[in-house]
Amino acid sequence: MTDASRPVTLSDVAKSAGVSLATASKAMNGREDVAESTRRRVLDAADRMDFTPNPAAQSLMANRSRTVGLLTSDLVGRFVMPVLMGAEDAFGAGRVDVFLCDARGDSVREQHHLRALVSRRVDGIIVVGSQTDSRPSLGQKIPVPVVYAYAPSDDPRDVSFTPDNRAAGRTAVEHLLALGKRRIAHISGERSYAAALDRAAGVQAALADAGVPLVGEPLFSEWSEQWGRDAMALLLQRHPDLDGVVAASDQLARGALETLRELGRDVPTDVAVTSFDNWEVLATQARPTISSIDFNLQDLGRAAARSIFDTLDGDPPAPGVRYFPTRLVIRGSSVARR
Amino acid sequence: MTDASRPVTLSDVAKSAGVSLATASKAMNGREDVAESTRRRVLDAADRMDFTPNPAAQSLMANRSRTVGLLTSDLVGRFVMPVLMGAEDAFGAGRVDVFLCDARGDSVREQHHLRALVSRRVDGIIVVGSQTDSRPSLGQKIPVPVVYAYAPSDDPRDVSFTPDNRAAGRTAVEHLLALGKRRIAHISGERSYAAALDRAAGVQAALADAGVPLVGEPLFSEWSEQWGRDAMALLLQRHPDLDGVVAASDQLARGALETLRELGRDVPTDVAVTSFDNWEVLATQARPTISSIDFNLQDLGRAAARSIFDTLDGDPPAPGVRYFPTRLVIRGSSVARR
DNA sequence: TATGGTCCCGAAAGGCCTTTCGACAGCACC
DNA sequence: GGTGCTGTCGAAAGGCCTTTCGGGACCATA
Repeated sequence: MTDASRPVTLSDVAKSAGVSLATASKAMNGREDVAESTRRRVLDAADRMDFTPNPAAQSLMANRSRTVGLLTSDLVGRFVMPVLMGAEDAFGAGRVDVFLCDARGDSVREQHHLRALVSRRVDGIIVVGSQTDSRPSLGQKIPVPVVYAYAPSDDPRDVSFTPDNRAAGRTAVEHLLALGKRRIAHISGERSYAAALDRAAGVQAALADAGVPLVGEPLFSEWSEQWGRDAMALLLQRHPDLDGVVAASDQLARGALETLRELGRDVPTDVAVTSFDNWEVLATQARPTISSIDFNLQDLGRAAARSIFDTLDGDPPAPGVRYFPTRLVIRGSSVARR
Repeated sequence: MTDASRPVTLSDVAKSAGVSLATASKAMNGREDVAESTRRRVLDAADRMDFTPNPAAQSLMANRSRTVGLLTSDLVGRFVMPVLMGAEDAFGAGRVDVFLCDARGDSVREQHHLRALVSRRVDGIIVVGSQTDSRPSLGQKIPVPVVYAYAPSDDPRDVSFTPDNRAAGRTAVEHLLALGKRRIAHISGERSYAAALDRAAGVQAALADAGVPLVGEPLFSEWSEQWGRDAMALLLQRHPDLDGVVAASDQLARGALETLRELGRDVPTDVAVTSFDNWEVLATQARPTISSIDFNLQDLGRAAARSIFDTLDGDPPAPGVRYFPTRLVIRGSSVARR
């Protein structure tokens, strides 16, 4: 780490190694026409002096900033952090750095950040929504590749990565069926959310395939624990014989579990429960712990980042929405604790 | 927004406005010696062509990148997101952008990111820990200002901002006392955490000041809902007459509330509860909702960012740990619901 | 008309790196 | 000893912006 002095420049290194600026550059960048002994001398000098090339100068040359913008409206970081980690992985930490901008759900602020990122000459932009509903496209006139993660763009010309909520719904049901449950109900959140509808569709499709009817109708209302509690109470009253519940979020599941507990139903023996999100602070602290479907957001972030790279390398992915596989994490609510 | 063509350079603008490169630059930057009519012409042209200066070239000149690094180990984003927002506010969104790097609790990765940020020539670095324990300093040899947020540095020569856990503990108790509670107990997490000790110290100090004894000893164990449940059960068994509980985190409070409910104690009438973190997904979904102490992390982030600016402007803050005021958010657990 | 002063403008340098291209040394071969 | 090749190196330009500084136009004054 350099101490507070002037930052070391390549010409300092060259001088110290007794070669010309050009040779030093070639030595540093592994170009061919430099003798091995010379290269060693230069690299040693660079190392000794803690030289790192000034990225501003490099950008100026290469017309690439090795920088990516992450534009989000996810205030709590629930979705954006895993995506960020995936992106870091894809780029190889340190080779590309990520500007994180939080639009706070305000489209004016979003435009503002967008302009700033473009001015910055980022090499690409990943837009991370806070729900899986499709969101307005940023348009086609942005001079760098843009990819949408979690919330897909509403313009089919854009590239989007989003969790496969339908398949996730199937998975949840199939898991319950495999446990021998046949009286399965579905508690969901706001009907206006794509996530709610897609998960419900997956649930119903899987049940239909198995020839097992859904118990009652899917119950939509809001994404809260309170609704989870109330919905569960309602279900038990109408269908005392149910033995499985798919809750559309961990919050709903927590509420449902509370009601089940209060009404004396054992989970998972009497009623098994699965849900979505795998939000650890909720799923692993409940009684029992909650089986939940994880959206592999880190993988999703990695894929999004990679697609930006591919586009830059002239190999753009086909436009459209890519539905990303999910993964069931089994916990106490759907398997007997030992 | 420029379409995919070559990015517009200042000389393009100058040509279009019929002035020299230098004049265009001066017009853009509000320098004095350019006629008002000329300036207007240049600005119009720049606007029309969607010109934004290439930051690489600017950095090269100014030796400032208008870029800050946020180095964190907070995987879930619970703390880093508010700090990021505060920093964006302090810098004025768009004028300075933030590189977010996640070290994932790995000190090797942290060093790696640190080197990358320094190579990037960021103007400053904000280090965000995931707990309020002091953390190893990054050292004094970093060529840009460094400030520690949430987790203070263990080196008193560094500048740190951390929540005032002690004062927060006092606040929690004083609130309960103001409600008329006199039999107050304290449930905490891992004793090895500074947050646990500081909050407990504040709790005890406030009680001592009021001449009210703490009920039992503070109960330390782990930061989980399960411990919250167990600790509450233990307390009620030993001290059936208690009427107030300070839980050291929202997770603990949730557990405590569950036990209280199961044992038929009304909250807040029989027993009032307060806690720390104000993690909305926990605090606002519990039965009843939880009064909790918010750490004003956004303000804290703003202060941290500003201190970097001040340092750059030659006005560095005094080194040491700054304890940041907190704020009680009152909810159902400590006030009768209407 | 010459002189001095004001305004504005533009040529050029500087910041740091990469790349091209030409130069030069050394060697082998005829 | 000349010719041509290979292998190594360095001068210089280019990328984009800002700043310095000198010069030109214009006006007013003597």
